[in-house]
Amino acid sequence: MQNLLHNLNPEQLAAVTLPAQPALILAGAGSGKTRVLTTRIAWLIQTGQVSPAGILAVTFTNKAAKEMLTRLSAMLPINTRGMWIGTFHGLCNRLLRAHYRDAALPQTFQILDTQDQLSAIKRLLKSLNVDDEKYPPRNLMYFINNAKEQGLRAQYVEANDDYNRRFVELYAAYENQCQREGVVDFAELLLRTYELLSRNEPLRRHYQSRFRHILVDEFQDTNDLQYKWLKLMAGEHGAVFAVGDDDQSIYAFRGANVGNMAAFEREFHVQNLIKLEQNYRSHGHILDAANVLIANNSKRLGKNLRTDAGHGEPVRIYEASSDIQEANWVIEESKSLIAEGASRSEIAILYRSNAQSRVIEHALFTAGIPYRVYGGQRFFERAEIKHAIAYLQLMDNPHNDSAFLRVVNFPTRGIGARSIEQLQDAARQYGISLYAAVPYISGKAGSSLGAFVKLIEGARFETQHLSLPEMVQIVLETSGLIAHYQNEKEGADRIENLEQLVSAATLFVNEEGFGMDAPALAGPKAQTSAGAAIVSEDGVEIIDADTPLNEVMSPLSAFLSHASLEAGDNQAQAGQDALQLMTVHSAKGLEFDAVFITGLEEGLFPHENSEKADGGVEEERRLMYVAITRAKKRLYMSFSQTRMLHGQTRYNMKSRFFDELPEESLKWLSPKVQHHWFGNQRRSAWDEVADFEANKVAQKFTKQDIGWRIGETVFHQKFGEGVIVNIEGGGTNARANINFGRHGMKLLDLGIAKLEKVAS
DNA sequence: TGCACCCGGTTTTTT
DNA sequence: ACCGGGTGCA
Repeated sequence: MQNLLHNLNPEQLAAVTLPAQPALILAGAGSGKTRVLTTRIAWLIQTGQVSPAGILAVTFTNKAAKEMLTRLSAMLPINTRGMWIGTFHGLCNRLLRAHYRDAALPQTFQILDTQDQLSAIKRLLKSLNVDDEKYPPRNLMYFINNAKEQGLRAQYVEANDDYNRRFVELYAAYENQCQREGVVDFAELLLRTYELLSRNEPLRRHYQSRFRHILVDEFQDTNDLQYKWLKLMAGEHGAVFAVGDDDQSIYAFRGANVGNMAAFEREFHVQNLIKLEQNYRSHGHILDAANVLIANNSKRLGKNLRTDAGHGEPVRIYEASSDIQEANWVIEESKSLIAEGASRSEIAILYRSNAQSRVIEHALFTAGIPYRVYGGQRFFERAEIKHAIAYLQLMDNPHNDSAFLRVVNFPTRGIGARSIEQLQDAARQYGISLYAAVPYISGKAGSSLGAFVKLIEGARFETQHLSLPEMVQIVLETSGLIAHYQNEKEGADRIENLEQLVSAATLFVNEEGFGMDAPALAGPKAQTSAGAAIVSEDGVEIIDADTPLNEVMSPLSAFLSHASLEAGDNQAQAGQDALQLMTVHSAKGLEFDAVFITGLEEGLFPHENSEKADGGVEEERRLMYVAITRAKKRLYMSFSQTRMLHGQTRYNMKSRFFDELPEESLKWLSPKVQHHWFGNQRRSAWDEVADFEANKVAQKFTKQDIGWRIGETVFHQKFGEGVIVNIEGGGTNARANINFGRHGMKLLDLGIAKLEKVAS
């Protein structure tokens, strides 16, 4: 135990060894948050305060859960498999599998990812003849997910007008459809579990008394339902150990409620609030920049990071004339960093929105520098993988109409829209699934549909004794997917991905302890197995928390859950020593020796849409705080005078965040310019754009008339070289904004100033 | 059945 | 500027 606790600083030690009571840990960026969480778990177990089965640890991402497990198994000589460490959704899935009957779900219920949910909604609207212009599927999806995240079923959603009443009706219809098909969406996993535990007292008591210690990571990211879920799980006596950082709350747009931190403190009567403010990541100037910036936010729980690392280098700031030039500068700087011995993977290029990566990628490609872009399509989201998964889903649960429709005619087998319509009519008439409706279809359509059903059933029969990887391999062949992509020009990559699905299945059965030989379709033993079940004092049969996954699910069901809940990596150039490109959001939780934050312009960062949202700019500032605190040793920030966006050139002002940084920690690589100042009046970027638009015609004229154009490099006797940023007026009144670099921005009368052309 | 064209949208993202 | 989805034609 001495080992476990030594090397912790006083605050960390205090947090790790808190008594079994609700606790809130405000963990700043780079303060050893994960270390505290895992050490707390290890300490609780090692001191005999709780058995591994008494621990419930919740994270948001699979990556975080995996990280926790890895660190724990390094600390403790125990098997971590029985521990309940996972994402909200993963844990809910596990609970619902064990208690599917009480939750009123089929044993083989399947999980819809966002894509699946949207297509299920589109299908619903079509079947109800709803105008999808008036009720856009996407909006309905937001509406439904939003309601579920408030814990509301359709009958409890308040609607004050006809339009919203229709949404509520459609929400109810969607629920019916899902129930009929035996599928649940992500929000449903949470809500269904919440309802199960609220309704079923013996079950609730069982888990409440089992999980004496509940630990929550990234608590600031919880939504309202997740918070209620935690409250229910904790009951009266559960010791909830919540770790979070209100300054890093950047997911309000997807329902996260940072107010849950204050609510937790109040409602759980938190006596133990500990701030982790010692930062082990960044040098002083970087940390100062972060602290001073975030102090501009009003609603904070209050926290200031400190470091022993010394000031280090100042934050370098660069003003580019264009997005292209900005990208080239980033690459030049990266090159010299690499030349000085930096590893490419320790350099990150961050941006606010994905669209900004293109210019940077282009420049990197041209320069021949390897790079990796985060956030592309994930493995299980690829179309060919979704197709293969749909076949497997039908073998597991033939009533999943989404899966049916996805592959009934893929690869094509002569089942067109006409046949499908006929089938859908029959299914609606009898209130059954498409699969079950096939026997009611006669004629040519009936026989081709019948052949499809035979294909699925044949595959089931053929693979009933086979392991999961063997089953996947056979399905790839009998479905005709492999043959289909073999005939396709660009099909080689897709076939490779399909082969990888077999590897993924192999990896899965090994990691989840199913055993390589376990038949994929073998029914779970749970709920009949005397060994696994326990009986509570109320006589209710309860599957124990230690019940292994392979006793509550077949390998196939488990694998399908896995495919929905863990979309997999985007494998692009993984493992290579490459520059790291990503949005600021994706950078959360990561750290790099050197970080570039690019595109720091008004309208982009802070994003223009954030102005409209309540507290939007504060969230942007937190986002900037996250970006800054990713850097260990060196931090660059850049902005550009012009940028291509949506096919149009925009002239943005530099970000207001520059005004919120401590000057003494900054080093301006290009001189600070009086950007967009007219006399004493500071004009917004949008005024500039308006002027620009209004003067477009005049500019065209001036271009021919006086021979100057925007973007052109000119030479001036006194100011030296400069770049024309804007031209206004025409003829003899024409004036130009010219950026003379270290002499600043000047507004010159083109008729008076003596400018010379400079070849560029 | 598949390709060509048009239209609309375009901040951030995990499960 | 670019992508994805939907429609219409060969």
